[in-house]
Amino acid sequence: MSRKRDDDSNTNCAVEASLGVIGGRWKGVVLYWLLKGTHRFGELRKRLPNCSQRMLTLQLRELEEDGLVKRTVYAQVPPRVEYELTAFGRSLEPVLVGLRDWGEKYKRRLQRTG
Amino acid sequence: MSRKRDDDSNTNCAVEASLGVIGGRWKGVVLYWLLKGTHRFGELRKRLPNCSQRMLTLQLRELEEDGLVKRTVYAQVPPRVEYELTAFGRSLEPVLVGLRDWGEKYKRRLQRTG
DNA sequence: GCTCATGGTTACCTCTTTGTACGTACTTCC
DNA sequence: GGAAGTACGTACAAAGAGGTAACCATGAGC
Repeated sequence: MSRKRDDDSNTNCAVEASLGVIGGRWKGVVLYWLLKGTHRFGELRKRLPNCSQRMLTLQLRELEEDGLVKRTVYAQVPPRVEYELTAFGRSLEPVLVGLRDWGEKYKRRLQRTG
Repeated sequence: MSRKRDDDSNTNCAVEASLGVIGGRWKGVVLYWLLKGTHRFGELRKRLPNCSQRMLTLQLRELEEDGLVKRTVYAQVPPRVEYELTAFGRSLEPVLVGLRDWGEKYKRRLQRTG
């Protein structure tokens, strides 16, 4: 999605506003895993093998900016950084579940129709 | 969203699969209006003043390919083309409503926090 | 004093997406 | 005969997204 993140036109339509927040290339999956609990950076990397380190960092930063994710840095060496959903982030759960369920339907449909 | 439309990695995660379908720059809004009923091409253009004609065409074509939208051409001059949701497209309604409602929440939050 | 692990950052380059601008077909209206 | 209306298509350029690879800091263990 080439959707400039501070574009006014996003916020005109509430659907677009939501998609602007969760529509990033890897955000859906990240949120999906964070719904299941707190994860360290490295753990998320293992969950998203196709996502480069740079992209994961960027997506997490944006989610943090949007108030969906809380980032906690522990003063240790080697560093330890944990990511978890905020209350606001958890309010996305029904939406994500809806997206997941519909996605399953879509995938089944793809298989039928080739 | 730079999300290649026939990328396998989309279909691994059902959430990503959904976002791959509705995540296009204007698809959310288009679907939102089509939920309210059949629209001609020109009518949709008026609903999406920030979307160029070319983009609207492209987004509608992709939605058609994905089986969400039905395109009907009437053999008239000047041409008349109508777009409406398929049954499968209408099955997205609860998801879109969820996205819209969450989007409203997000927008209110933005106003509060500046 | 060298290496490893963790969670980054940065520069550079490529590919995709989107925008702008213009062309098209056909008919009706003036 | 020239403009307007409708729903496109196409070419070119700009912007944005994403990948790769290299670098950084630091303390523990050898």
